[in-house]
Amino acid sequence: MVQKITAKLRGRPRKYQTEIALEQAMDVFWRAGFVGTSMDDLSEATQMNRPSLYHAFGDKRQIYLSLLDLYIANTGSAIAVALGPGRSLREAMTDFYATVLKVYFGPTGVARGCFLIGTAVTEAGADEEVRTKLAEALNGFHKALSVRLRQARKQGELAPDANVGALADLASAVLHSLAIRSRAGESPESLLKTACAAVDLICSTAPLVTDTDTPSLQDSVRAPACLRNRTRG
Amino acid sequence: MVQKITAKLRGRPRKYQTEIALEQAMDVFWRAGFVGTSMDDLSEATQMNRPSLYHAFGDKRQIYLSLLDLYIANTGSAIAVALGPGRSLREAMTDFYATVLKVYFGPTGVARGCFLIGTAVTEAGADEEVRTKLAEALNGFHKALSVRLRQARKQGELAPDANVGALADLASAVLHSLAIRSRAGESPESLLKTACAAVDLICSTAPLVTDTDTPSLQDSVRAPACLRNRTRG
DNA sequence: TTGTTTTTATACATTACAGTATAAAAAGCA
DNA sequence: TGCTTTTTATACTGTAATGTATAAAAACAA
Repeated sequence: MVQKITAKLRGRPRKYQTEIALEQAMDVFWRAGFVGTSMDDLSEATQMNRPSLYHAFGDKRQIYLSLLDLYIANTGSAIAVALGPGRSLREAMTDFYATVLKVYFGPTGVARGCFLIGTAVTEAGADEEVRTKLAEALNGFHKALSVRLRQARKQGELAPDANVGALADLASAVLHSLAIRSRAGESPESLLKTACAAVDLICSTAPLVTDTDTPSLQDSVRAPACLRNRTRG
Repeated sequence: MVQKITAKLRGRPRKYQTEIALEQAMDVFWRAGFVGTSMDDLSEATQMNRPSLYHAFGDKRQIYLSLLDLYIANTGSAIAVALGPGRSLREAMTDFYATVLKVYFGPTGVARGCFLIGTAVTEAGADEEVRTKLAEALNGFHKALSVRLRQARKQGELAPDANVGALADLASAVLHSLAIRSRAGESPESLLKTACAAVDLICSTAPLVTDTDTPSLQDSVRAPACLRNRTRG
């Protein structure tokens, strides 16, 4: 599929590298959104002139849709790794949120949020294809969480009667919240705190008490400890 | 503050009504976002010509910022009513989510999401004032939830050691999730289901077991019943 | 009636943007 | 050295958008 780098091509050599150019284009869209980005902006960011851009990647909408696909695929892969086998549910979920937070704050630490939620949610109001892509992507992430949670239940990390659907809804909601709040300028520390609390809650749907504490009757049929303050009487 | 309607003003009478025009302008921004809306679009929607628009409300950004304020104020009021006194925490929280869902699907039932999250989240990447407004509004909603939850704890609807901060984070996260998912095209029924599960979870942080069930030891220090399936063994 | 005030309506100038045509450059190939 | 291929670079056209200038209209007041 991928063009062989060593293969000498006929015409004038390209000045740009496809992957780098796409990354630079994504940065622009990420910051300003789809409508807020002009072909001139993309041209400046990629150091490609407009005709080259059109020739290489198509018009603005085509470029944006390609980048959406790319982002969804990359994020999906990263999520799959985080939720992958060989670790406990708690480790997996913690890594899951840490991974997306790393994306939301980028390599330079600038709060930019989620590319999908930060740009496609607005565009979804006017562009049906974007709305469909957005819905499918959100559904995909939700599904990944759902699968992992169901697996955890099957493997005994969650109670046999754990409501995987509700847990996945919750995990997704926290994801969405992190995307929005990071773009609104909140600190990564504050967001990590929310994420950790969510992980605690989800993992508190445990099958059995494993520690030496003998829980009092008062604790029964109550919310998990993570939703309570640490300072006990 | 409000101009007296009966007071006869000097010049040529206006063809538009301020409130209606602003509402029509908001509809356009709501659908297409800030950058995706032109003054001509606003002109067409409000039936005002461009010079009248500039004269009455200022330029596009001023109009948008005014509408953001208006939306935040209106939503804040509606939320305050839902979370107001004279009802249980469960009723309040249920009404809270029902109220925002009513806004997200509008009077016509068209999925449009949250005006703030649907338009300002994207704009926040390029406009610092929008980002600040967004952050303040999100914080305001979070605060309203936080206050209500703290009050519930004080009045014995929640356990004395309930972690109000974590509960409010969770409630906010679900709010954000509803905003995004509704704009992505999900059905109100599906979203209401998520909201109800969240209400169940939050209200499960109850102070004591009140029903006649004697919870088994196995249920202790576990997640609340709402995160479990109804079909028990 | 005549003037004042405020809004509406039309028209204009300027800029920004999209998309493409055309020429030049840089490589391989015969 | 030409010829072909592919990309770069410049220039051009048409459209859309912004913001404002100017004139006309519709009310009240003296």
